[in-house]
Amino acid sequence: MEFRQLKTFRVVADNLSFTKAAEQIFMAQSSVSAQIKKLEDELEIKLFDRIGRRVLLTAAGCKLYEYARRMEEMSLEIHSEISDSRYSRGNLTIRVPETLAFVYMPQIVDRFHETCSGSKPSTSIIAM
Amino acid sequence: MEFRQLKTFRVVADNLSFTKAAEQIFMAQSSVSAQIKKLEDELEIKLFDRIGRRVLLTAAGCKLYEYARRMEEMSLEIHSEISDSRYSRGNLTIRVPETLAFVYMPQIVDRFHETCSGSKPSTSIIAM
DNA sequence: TAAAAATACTCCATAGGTATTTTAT
DNA sequence: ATAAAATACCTATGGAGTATTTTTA
Repeated sequence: MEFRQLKTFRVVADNLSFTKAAEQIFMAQSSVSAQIKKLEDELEIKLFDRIGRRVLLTAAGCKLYEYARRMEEMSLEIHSEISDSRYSRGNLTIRVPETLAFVYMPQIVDRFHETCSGSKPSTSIIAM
Repeated sequence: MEFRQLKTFRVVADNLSFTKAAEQIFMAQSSVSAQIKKLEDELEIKLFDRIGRRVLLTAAGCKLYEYARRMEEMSLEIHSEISDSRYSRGNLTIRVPETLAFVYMPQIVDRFHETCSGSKPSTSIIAM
């Protein structure tokens, strides 16, 4: 199961149409069919009922739809959070006497990194 | 960004080692490097500091780690929820006089499907 | 007969592997 | 000298497209 497939699935579900979904995400209709098929094969359950030319979500499909939405949201969240300026790199210049640096810097770097779970490293204050 | 990459990332983060991660998930070390590189390229930010032969999470990496965990959990949840017996298909046999079926069945099927947002379709009661 | 999904097939992008190089201990 | 990550290069899988068939409304 990959993001790509979940997105395709979500679009098909929104349109209740493989063809329209294909147009929206600029793919061939057959490729959309293939992706949905792969998902269904992996989850071992039908996601859509193809009744004649009508497409309807199955119960499993409905459930998956909720997850697909949440996943997409998280994906966006990641992209915006991560590229947030807080995490965008800058430069940190440290000047220390060479002998001290040799002995203490490795530990200092370690401590600095340890702080990274839960707080902004760029504002951490480290005391030895 | 794909699930596969996030998982690889998570394992590297858990081990703070590309080599160990590669062993754990049965991949070549170079492939692990490549996946991480792709992630870093896409997010346009370094996820690990490679200081000598030490690997440490950057601030961005720490943030992503949380998301990666949640994503994996959701992925598992999907697999178990979806393959849950409630959604596993069974057989439903309906016998109706042919004339009635022709006229009403399509609508009945529609109503049945409409119920799928929020409740168990298999226990829905549909009255016309 | 028209419109939509499935299928058969082809092709190419890329994920992953092997081998090697680089780098730091 | 060793251990780990990066890099170069190659191969093969599978994802996406085109064309066609099937189906039903």
